[in-house]
Amino acid sequence: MTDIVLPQKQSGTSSSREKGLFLRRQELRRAIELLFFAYRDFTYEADELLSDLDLGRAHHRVIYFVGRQPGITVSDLLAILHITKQSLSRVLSHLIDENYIIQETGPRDRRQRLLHLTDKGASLEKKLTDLQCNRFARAYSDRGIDAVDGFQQILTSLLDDDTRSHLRAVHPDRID
Amino acid sequence: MTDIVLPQKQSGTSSSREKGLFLRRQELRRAIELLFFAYRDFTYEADELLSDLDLGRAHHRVIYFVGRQPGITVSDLLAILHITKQSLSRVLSHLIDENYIIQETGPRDRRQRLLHLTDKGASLEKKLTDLQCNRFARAYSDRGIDAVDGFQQILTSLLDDDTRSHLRAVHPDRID
DNA sequence: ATTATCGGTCAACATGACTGACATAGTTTT
DNA sequence: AAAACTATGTCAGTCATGTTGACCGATAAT
Repeated sequence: MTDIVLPQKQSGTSSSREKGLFLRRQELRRAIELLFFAYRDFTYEADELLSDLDLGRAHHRVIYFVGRQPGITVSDLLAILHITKQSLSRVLSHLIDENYIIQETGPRDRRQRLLHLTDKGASLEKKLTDLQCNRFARAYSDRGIDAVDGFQQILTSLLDDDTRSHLRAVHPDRID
Repeated sequence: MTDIVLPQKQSGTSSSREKGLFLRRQELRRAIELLFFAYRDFTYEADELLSDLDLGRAHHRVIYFVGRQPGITVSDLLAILHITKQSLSRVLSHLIDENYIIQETGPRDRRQRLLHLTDKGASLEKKLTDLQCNRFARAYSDRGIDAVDGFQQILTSLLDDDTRSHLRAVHPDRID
């Protein structure tokens, strides 16, 4: 599909002509816009479902990551979400009050509160994740595995180093 | 690099074995997380610069799209941002008060207010866009043009149909 | 002349972020 | 055992950014 020579990591080796193929200002602005619109459209369906239940995107994130890693501690959740404990507390307390999440005391360190989804929480998590998985499944199968690979590579390169380390740790089957 | 048969649009034709290669739940959750973290890290640097100037991400969006399309109308901006005119008004008024943006009356339709960046606005827009372009330029040159192509294909497939139409219109050089 | 559109404004409200100070329980260090 | 540190929670106040609903003036379209 594309048969031009690829610039390699040493940017000095690629001619300005090669660079122009995908490093021009216009092409980079296209990337910015694509990411903005894709993120907006991607979250829209889930946001709608959440607002029916008087929940917001912040609740979604908590439910998602607790479902992703049952027994996660509050500290670990804070590190993932990059928000303050006061912000998390409001959302988390509400989810506990409404019986989406339960806490249990850490068996080794009794200060910790290990978080788990209830059946109600797991059911909602599944609905929300299904919506987003379906969108990706459509995109992935429309475009094929080479596109998927490129997509994951570029997004991985956009990450901060510490985020990349975190993701490598929680997706051990993947290289990158 | 990848030599398996790709599942095509008709999902019935791909075996569960093929699907397992990139449509498994775990792989799709990886996509969700990658998008979440990439968006978060991608916006971080610009957010920092903005907060030094007592501006927020909403101001950034307005400045970006006015810089992208000088003379854009308020209506068009509303359609792009998917927010209410009251929300836009607060942000836009502030940007006009602080001399980042000027309005001029539409020459054909005098009801319209055509928006332009001032020198001050253009200077800020350049700084912000440079930050984000640099991040993409690094990712793009690290991973090469095939990855870029895949990245753009998948993001394009994630969009709602009307967003895709809009992007096609404003990036006429691109196929997709 | 009527109606519709573009843009702006006032008021009230919700969400989800922030800072700073402080509290309580439990763990670790000295 | 005492002191220091850590995990978590809470109170109080603030800010940014979104929402709804009502209404207005200027202008354009019918």
